[in-house]
Amino acid sequence: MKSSPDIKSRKPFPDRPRGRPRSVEARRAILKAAHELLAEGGLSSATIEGIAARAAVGKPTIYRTWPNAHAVAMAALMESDEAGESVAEKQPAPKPNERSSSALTALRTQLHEVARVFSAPLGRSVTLIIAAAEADTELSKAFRNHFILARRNEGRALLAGAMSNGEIRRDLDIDVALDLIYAPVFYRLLMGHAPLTSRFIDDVLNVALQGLAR
Amino acid sequence: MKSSPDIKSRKPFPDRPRGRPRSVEARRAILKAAHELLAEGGLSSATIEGIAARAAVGKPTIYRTWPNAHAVAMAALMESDEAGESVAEKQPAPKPNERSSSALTALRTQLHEVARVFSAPLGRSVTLIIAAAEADTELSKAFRNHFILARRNEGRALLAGAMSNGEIRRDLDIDVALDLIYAPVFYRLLMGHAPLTSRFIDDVLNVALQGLAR
Amino acid sequence: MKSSPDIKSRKPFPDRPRGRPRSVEARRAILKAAHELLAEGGLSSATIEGIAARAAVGKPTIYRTWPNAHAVAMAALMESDEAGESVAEKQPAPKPNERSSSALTALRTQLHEVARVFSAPLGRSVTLIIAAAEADTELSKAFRNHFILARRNEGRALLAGAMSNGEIRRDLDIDVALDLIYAPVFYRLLMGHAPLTSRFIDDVLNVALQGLAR
Amino acid sequence: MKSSPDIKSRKPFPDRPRGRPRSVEARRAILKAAHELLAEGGLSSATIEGIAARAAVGKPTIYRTWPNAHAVAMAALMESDEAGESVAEKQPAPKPNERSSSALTALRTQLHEVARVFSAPLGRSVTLIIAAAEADTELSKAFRNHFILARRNEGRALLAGAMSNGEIRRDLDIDVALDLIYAPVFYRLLMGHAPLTSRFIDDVLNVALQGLAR
DNA sequence: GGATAATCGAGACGGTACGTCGCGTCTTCAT
DNA sequence: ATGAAGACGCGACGTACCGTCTCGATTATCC
Repeated sequence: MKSSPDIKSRKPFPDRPRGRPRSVEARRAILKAAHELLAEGGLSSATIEGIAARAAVGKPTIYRTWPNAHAVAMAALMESDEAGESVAEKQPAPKPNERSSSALTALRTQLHEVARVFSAPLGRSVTLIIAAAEADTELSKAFRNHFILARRNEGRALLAGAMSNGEIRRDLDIDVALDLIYAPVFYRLLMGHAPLTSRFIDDVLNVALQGLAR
Repeated sequence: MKSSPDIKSRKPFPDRPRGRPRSVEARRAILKAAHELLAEGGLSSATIEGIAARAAVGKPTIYRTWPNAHAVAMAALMESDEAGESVAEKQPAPKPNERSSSALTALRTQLHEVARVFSAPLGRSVTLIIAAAEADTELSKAFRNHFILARRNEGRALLAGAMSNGEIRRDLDIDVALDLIYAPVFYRLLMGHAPLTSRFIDDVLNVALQGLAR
Repeated sequence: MKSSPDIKSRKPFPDRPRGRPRSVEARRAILKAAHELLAEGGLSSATIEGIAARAAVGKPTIYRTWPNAHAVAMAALMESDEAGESVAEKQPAPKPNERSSSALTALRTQLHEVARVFSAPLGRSVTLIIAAAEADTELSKAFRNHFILARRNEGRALLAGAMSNGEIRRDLDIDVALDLIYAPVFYRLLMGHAPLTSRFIDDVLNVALQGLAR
Repeated sequence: MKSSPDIKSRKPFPDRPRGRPRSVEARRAILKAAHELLAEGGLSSATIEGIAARAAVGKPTIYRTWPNAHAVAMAALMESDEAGESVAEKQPAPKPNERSSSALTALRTQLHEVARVFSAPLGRSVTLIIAAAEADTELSKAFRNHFILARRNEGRALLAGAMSNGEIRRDLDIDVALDLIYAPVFYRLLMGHAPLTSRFIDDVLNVALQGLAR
């Protein structure tokens, strides 16, 4: 009921903003447009002007929420990822604790999956955005967390499982181990000095597991 | 026939370019200006307009040689690297075959050096350019060769030395091993999910040598 | 001296392209190219660059003879006019002294002819060049003489004839009379406020004559 | 009330342009700058780049309103003419119907004025622009109307007055008569074959009148 | 219910940089 | 020593986006 203003005005946090609320439709249209442009023409096609035009939205509506086109692209990629039609959709569940040696198998599967996803056009955009993002913005960190750390954490769990069932050494620094495993994929992706084949991924894992020394 | 064509056809440079040759001074000024701008403001400061202004050169003179600002930046970085005031200057010679265990030591030294160089502002520009370079242009390949493969080849020699003196296994695929070692450096540099410390580099090498498994 | 110029200069026909008498050919090619470009795209298409390309001639070769594209255009129009395929080709001879009243008839005929010629694309270029020519260059004057004064002189002769046979007043200032007659044609051509019809020319002459006649 | 759409649909300007209206200040600054440049260096000095710089305005702001520098020059000359500091400022009112013979006197005065105005630098720019204007653009026509037809219409009124008070013949085609009178001024201005003196104008009128008068 | 306020779309604003064209001058090679 | 070829510094062109700023209109909450 409207007639009890004292209660409403005294409410501690909800603090509804005055004025007209931002349009969810507009937001959705913007992110959809950005996602499409990223998919069609890559990072450089996702301009504010182009997004606004395709979303039938004013430019200030975009700037009200995001500081620049980069940020919109990040938001679009993260949102679409959550929505399911994904850059890096969840694989059918790793199940690390099935039986002996299954942790490493799962890790191998996940690594192939990561390579597949980030080789795709949208995946390339993701890595480029992360690489080019200079400042340690909140959004930058969130974006990195979403696409890089999330997979690292899956890997971390798998490695922990592999530790506990004796598949790998117990004295490992897991962060170092994770970088050792994931880095070659992105290295080849970004530097492009050699193709990122399925065979290469297997080889990397094998060599990493056995070690170079003898 | 106006003259004896056999003589003409025997000239050593059959299609020497006609007309006024391109000015070496202009080229030098352009690359110098580009290099300075890269060092001062990073990749985004190296615009054609800015380079032309600083080099006291017309824009068409730049476009006559390079197709875009990216290419000029590549040329500038490569040229300056050769000139000595380098993004990645040669270390005082590795000498891999001195004595036992020295190959791996040299590799470790080189890896630290690579990390140092590519952490610097100009080094970051180099990796960003490589990552963002879309097509497999000739210039792109040359640039990658210059900055990535050159160091890989040094590493390749060191690894071969380590193989021959028994420091590492002889059944290794050296390309895989090289990626395993160099990738984590660039991975941290480009993804920025964790700092690229000296300690980390040592750890990576150690773990890689020993292997994850036990 | 490498050769005996007296021999070369004494040869009757300049046929052989042995030495270097290319200059005449080049000149012809330049003027031809300029004329074609003028005819195809008007004054603004006749650029030095375009002329040089079409004539397969170096730009300095053009600048050696003419100071700018305007001058080349003038030369091309004058030359072609002399050559016969003319902007303002000679009509089959006026013959002002045939019989009584024929002087004015001839004047009328010539005026129609002038209007026809200067209405054509190349004629428009001629008037535009004259109008836009700022300085009183020698070439400018020559050009004006060729295209404007030549016709004025024809008209002057006709008017003098008309004077002597009593068709017009004897106390006229012929220069004023000539301007009175020719001006309306160019006025309509250049200002374009009304069409330049055959009827209009007759009307102008009639009205003008009402005062000139006696 | 805002919510009654019938009232809204009855609004007098149904398709008022949306978005931010164009800045009148910017427009004024642009036209002022163009006018100054025209006065200082003639037609060729009025470049888009120069105008934008002097007006402290972005180039796209100019292109949003005018298609090229020519059009800006036209607008500037017309606007300034209306503003008073004029290329062809209004003389103190002709008053054609005062007394006998005054219509022709007024015409003579106006013709001198026209010659004076179009001999001045800005006046030359005006005629050059009209002569060079290729297409029958709306702006071209408006420009011609403003500078040529306006004066013709003054002259038309004067001639009509001269007709009605018997100074000139009543069976004249006024348009032909007007061209006969104004054309010599512009003819000499544009062709430059002879100087445009005050004496010449009087002579032209006298000779022309010998026929017009009755 | 009326005022207030933040939103919406649209699009113009001052700018920066783009990549191109033509200018008039120069430099080099082959005749 | 001339001629073609073409690079040079320069200046202007017209376009694409940037991020900001009005506009009128819309949609909420608050008084």
